[in-house]
This record gives sequence, structure tokens and C-alpha cells, in this order.
Amino acid sequence: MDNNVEKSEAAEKLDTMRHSTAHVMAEAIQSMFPDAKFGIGPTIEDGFYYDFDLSRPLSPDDLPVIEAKMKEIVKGNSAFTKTIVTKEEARKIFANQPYKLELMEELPGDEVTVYRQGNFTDMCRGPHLKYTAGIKAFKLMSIAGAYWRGSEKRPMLQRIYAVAFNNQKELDAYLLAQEEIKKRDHRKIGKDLDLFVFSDLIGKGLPIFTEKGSVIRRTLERFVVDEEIRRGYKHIYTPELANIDLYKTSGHYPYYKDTMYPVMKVDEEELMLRPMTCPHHFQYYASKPRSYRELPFRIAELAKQFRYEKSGELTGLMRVRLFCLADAHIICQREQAAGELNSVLDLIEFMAAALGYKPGENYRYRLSMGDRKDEKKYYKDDESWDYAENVLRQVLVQRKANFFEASNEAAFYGPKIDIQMKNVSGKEDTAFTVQYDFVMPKRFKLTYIDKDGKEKEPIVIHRSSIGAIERTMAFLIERWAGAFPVWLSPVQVVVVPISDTHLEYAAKIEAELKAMDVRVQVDNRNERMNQKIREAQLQKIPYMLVVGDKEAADNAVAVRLRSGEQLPVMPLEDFKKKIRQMIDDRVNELKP
RNA sequence: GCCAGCGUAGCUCAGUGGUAGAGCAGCGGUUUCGUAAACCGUCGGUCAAGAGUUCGACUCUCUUCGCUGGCUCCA
Repeated sequence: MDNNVEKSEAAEKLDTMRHSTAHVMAEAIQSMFPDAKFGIGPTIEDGFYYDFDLSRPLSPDDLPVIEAKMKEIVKGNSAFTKTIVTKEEARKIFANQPYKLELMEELPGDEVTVYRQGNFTDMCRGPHLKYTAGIKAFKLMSIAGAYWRGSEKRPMLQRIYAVAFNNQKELDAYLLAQEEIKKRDHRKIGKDLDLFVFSDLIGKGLPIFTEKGSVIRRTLERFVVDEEIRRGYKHIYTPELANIDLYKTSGHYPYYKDTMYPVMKVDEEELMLRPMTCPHHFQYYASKPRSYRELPFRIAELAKQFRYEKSGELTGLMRVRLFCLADAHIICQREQAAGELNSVLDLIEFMAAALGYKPGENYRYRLSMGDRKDEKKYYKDDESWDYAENVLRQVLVQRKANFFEASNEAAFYGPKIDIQMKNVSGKEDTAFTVQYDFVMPKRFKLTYIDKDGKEKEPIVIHRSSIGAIERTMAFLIERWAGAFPVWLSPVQVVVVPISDTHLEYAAKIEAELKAMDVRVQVDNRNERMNQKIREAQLQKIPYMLVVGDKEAADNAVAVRLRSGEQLPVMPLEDFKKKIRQMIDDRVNELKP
């Protein structure tokens, strides 16, 4: 407990120092650009940023100059002084600072606090250090454009991102850690391990999965389909192209227009590439009258979806323009919702565990609520919203799930539970999602005949078990830094014959492992064993079987793990049994 | 899409107004090897594309395309 309090005090001190560093950066900017207009300069994880409106664009070459100026200011050791002024006075002080004025007018009360150091004055809640010399170790990292107040319709300011720490050692450690993080980037590993590529002729945001990448993808897809069928889903195929009226009926069209590809006119029809699967699945449900006995009606599909993403939003496999969602829609009675939600979360947790994700550590739940006041964005039906939000929350609470709530993150048709995962650079993204929907059944007039013979309206749960395959692969690559669990490894075993005389025995091993569906290769190139081992290591192949005279004579294998560890020589039959079991059990360790 | 930066061989990178370089990979040999790089030879680039400035452009300017970091958006 005490430890925690101390920690949070230390964190607060660090936060104050970072915020003061932001002011010093602003002062440096002011000295270089006397007519600079200042936006906001908050602290963020590891540091801070500040937004400026300047007479010319900043270039990365400016950063060292600004940094030097900042160091001068720190050395000058001027005091941070706090004054409370009336808004009337503040309007005079910030007469040339339109952004500050805009912010001030929105603050409650008649007074604002103003901090000054040197000849720089800023409107700021504080707190700040006493003197600039309290600033220890910082580094300006990058410049970026950022819309004022996050709105595309407002001017774009120039933002400088910076990090700051208590001492140089911590800063160095941070920078080193950043280097390590870059090495895990799925785009780099995707290239190194030859998992996916892009072609300018095909188009941006449209990846090609190489043979190796396709092995991973196929393995994931089979895993999902098999597991879902086992859990009572009907796995189906629906068209990736549909009449525009389908999305007008669903109500998606007005919300999704901007992310849908343009209409294709074919004869008298207007067709669209689908941006989502739900309406397709509803058409299957609606193909004939349904009984309450058929509910919950669980429809699943590995569904390709097409969404126009702005070019600047595309990132490797993380964000693409065509993705394959492990999608499903559960049509059920309202009273069945809690039970179904629990099964869905069971499935999701099962899948996540198989991929090596631990709840709380690698992912957390976000209960995403709607903003009832925003009637343009969310369907109006307070009773249904209340019911749905309560069911979702109750399920999470009862499961003792690690979750937090977020407002204004729901779908237009209902609240949802998002499974939030951090990518390698700490950016959190929605990996999977579970949505409660009380709108679509009305739109599509979905019904079932209840016990009493009357038609009733079901609700729908939209859910994804492992999300979009592309994004999930991106997360997986970064999670394992390319050293995938055996069951996912594109090549599971490489046989390394010591010399040409062992090629025959190597081929025999290959044939036997292949016969039991193990992904195996013999490295029969004219290279030295060391070279072959090195390359297998770099390719992160889990098992290397080194075979020479001894092994051939005993029908044995010397097993080297990609960790570098060497297992005692074992009979080939033993290795076969072991690896088969490792794959079947989807074990995340290599050592049997 | 917006702001800034980057784009040299399959990969990693050097070169900065005077007709393009290295290592690895590839290919051809030699070598037959006990746990992370054998040796020799050789192929490979209209320096992202197009236009302009210049006696001359990979190098300077503009446009387009792609990528990166952000913003906006998102599975």
C-alpha cells in the first residue's frame, strides 16, 4: 500500500516535471518564433507534447536547435510563478493567443491561473516546478500535424512530441527500449520472415500473404472454424457483393457511406462491396419462419469485408482496406443474451489463450457505451439501451473480468464489449468486439414463433472470436516477435544433414514427418552445417534436427531448439510423438 | 484525406552537381564439414515515376506514386 502511494507521488512529481518541460519548450519556440500561437501542451505517457501555430513548417532539423535553446533556459534557472487573474485580465494578456482565448471562454468561473517563467506566459492549471533547473533529462522526438481540438474542420497545428525522465539513465533506457520495440514491428518481421508483401499494382492496404504467411492464416482459420462449429455455430458463406438496398434497409448506409466503396452499376442493379456481414446473415435467418426452438441461432463466417480507409490510416496488416473477419451473429431471445454473452466471452478467452494472450496483461475489456444525447449517431430507444448496457456490464462483473467503461464508443445499434490489445509501440487497438443489437431485428423484421404461437422479435449479438485475421496476425507477429508457437510456425522442423552422406537419412525423416502433417524441410543446400543452423535460427524455426553418422545409425535425431538449447539425442519415433502432441495441444513452449 | 519526413540492387545501407558502390541473398565452381556466417568467381540498378533548371541531375525545383511518424478514423 505504502509502496503504491509513494509510487503515485513519484509519478505525480514526474508528471509535473514533464509539464514544466512543455512550458520550457514553448518558451524556446516563442524565442524562435515571436509570433507563435500556442495550442495545448499536456503530458502523455513518457513525456509531453505541445501544439503550435507557426509562420513556417518545422522540420526535424529544428528539433536539436529547439532542444539546445531549452537547455539554455533550464540552465538559466528561472522561477515558475503562479498568478490568479480574472478572465478580463487574461483576455488582455492573451490578446494575441486565439487558441488560449477559446479555451478560456469554456472554463467555468471568472478566474484563471497563469504561469510565467522567463518571459513566457501561459494559461495553465499547473502545478509546476519551482525552477526550470528541476528539469533533468528530455529529448524532442518528432514533429506531427494535429488538428486543433482534434477536429478535421479546424486548423492543423504543428505538434512536437517529447519524452522526459528523472535522469539521463532513465532516458537512455527508454530510448534503448524503443529500439527493441522497433525490432518486433510486424512490418519488419513480416519482411524478414517473408510472411506478407504489398504490390503497388494491386494497391495499398491490400496485402499478399506469401506461402509462409498463408500457412499461419490457414492454421488460424481452420482453428476458428473447427472450434466454432464445435460450439454450436452454423458456419456459412455469403456473397461479398450485395445490392445497395441491403445496407439501406439495415440502416448502415448513412453511417458507413464514407467508408464504403462506390456503387457498381450492373444492369438495373446497384451493387456494393460489403463493408460488414450482418445484413447478409440476417437474410439467411429470414429465409424461412423460425421457431423459438431454433434459438439461439448462431451464424458464423470467415467474412471478407471491404472498407475505404483514408490512405494515411493504413498500416501494414494492422489496418487494411480488405480484411477477413471471424464474424458471427447470434440471434436469440432477450432473456438468452446473458448466457450467450458468457459463451462468447468463454470462446474469446479460449482463443486468446491459444494465441498466447493473457487477460489483464495482453488485453483488457472495454465496455463501450453510447451517448444517448447524440441522436444522430445512436438509435433512440432508452429502454433497450438501458437493458443492453446492464446485461453487458453484469456479465463482465460476474466474470470478474478486467474491464473499463468508455462513453460514446458504441455502435449505432447498441453498446458493445471491445477486447483492447496493445500493439508493439504501446498503441491500443480493438482486436475483437462483441456487440448487443436491438435495432437490426426491427429493420429486417426478424421474428421467431414463440411457445405461445405468437411472432416475437429477437435481439442480435454481433461478435468476433479472433477479430480480423489480418490484424490478429499483426498482433501475433508482434506478440511472439516472429517466434511463433509450433502449431502456428510456417516451418516447424528443419532437418540439417551434416554432410551429403546424410541426405538420404534426412529425406527419410522428412518423408515420415510429412506423412504425419508436420511442416518440415530438409536444408540440402551445399552449405556448412553452421550456416544452415544460423539461417534456421534467423527464420525462428522451432526445431532443428541435426543428423550425422551417429543419428543415421541409431534412427535418432539431435534436436536443437530455436532458443539455442540442445536436447539430448532421441529416437526419431520419440520426436515424432512429441512434436505431434505439441502441435495438437497448441503448446506455447518448445520443450516437450 | 491533412501536416512533416523518407524512397539508391531481392534485403541492409554508403555515395550529394561531373557518366553508380559494399555486404548479404541469387547464380557457377571448389569444399563434405557435429550446433549462429567456408572459399573463389559471377549476375544484378533508366538511383520510385514524370517534368523543369543546368554544358551536365541520384544530387537542385515542381508534380505524381509509395512508405514512415502523427492528426482524423478504425476490425
